[in-house]
Amino acid sequence: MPKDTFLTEAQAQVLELRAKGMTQAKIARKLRTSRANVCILERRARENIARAERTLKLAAKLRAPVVLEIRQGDDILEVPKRLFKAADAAKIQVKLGTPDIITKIREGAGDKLHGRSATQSFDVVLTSNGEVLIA
Amino acid sequence: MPKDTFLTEAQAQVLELRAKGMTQAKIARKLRTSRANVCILERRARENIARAERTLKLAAKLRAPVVLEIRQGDDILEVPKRLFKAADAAKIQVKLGTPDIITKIREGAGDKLHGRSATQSFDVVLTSNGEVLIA
DNA sequence: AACACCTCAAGCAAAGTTGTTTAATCCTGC
DNA sequence: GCAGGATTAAACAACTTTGCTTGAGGTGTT
Repeated sequence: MPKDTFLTEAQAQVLELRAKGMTQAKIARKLRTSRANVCILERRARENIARAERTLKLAAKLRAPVVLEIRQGDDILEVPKRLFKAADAAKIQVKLGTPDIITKIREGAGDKLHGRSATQSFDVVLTSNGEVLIA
Repeated sequence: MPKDTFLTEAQAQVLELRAKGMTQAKIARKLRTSRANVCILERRARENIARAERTLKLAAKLRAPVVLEIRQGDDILEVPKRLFKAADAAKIQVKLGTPDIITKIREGAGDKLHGRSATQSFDVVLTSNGEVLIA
């Protein structure tokens, strides 16, 4: 029987108690285990959540009819134009306007930008319902 | 080295080719494996995506300051009132109005409702930024 | 009936993940 | 400078997941 999430009981418990402000040492006593173990349980829980997020992004990208590859050196102010053109060809209405697209890129790939140009390549994904994701 | 998503290379490839309308048999030839195997790769890929979705919902719930338990027999039209009250006590502004909350419940737990009453219990989650999730 | 497409179940070796330990190391605030 | 909290790295047995096979069981379309 496969479990239904990627968090184990122990991992979920640690996260929950942590969210309530409890210290790792206190949780360790409550769950009758060591501080170090609680620390690792928490870390693995957060890793699994991050991984789940990346999984859903990847899934959206794989399903997506339009994936724009932004390469190192590209000017992100040019991206909306490219996106609208590609969306048009695929007959999809983009749900965002030019400024919102730029904002979304800054939020999702800020670490891969230097001013208006890309320092590492990344993808701009258009889903079939017109949403824009950065992956 | 842990992988960065819950989809393996093979699973992602199958999903991608599938999204392009390719048949399982064709993919099998392309990846030099059997039709049945492609079928299983696809199924496991979709299972992992569903599981990732459930994982993020659980994570949101664990972090959430307010979790309302809706029990079998409860009237969903009463939920918004309860939610606003609990949100108030936790000093959180709910981002949705009464009708949108009802809609959200219908979308997320339609299978657990019969008319306006719950046939199975489920949770209404309020995140710290005022968003409402059904889990 | 034949065909194309997909699904299922059981099984298996290889690879990956889990909870746990021990002992050392890092911050941060006082 | 020390106490409290959190992190780290290496190791390990137990468990889960992976890709793959074989063979049988479904639809639906011609």
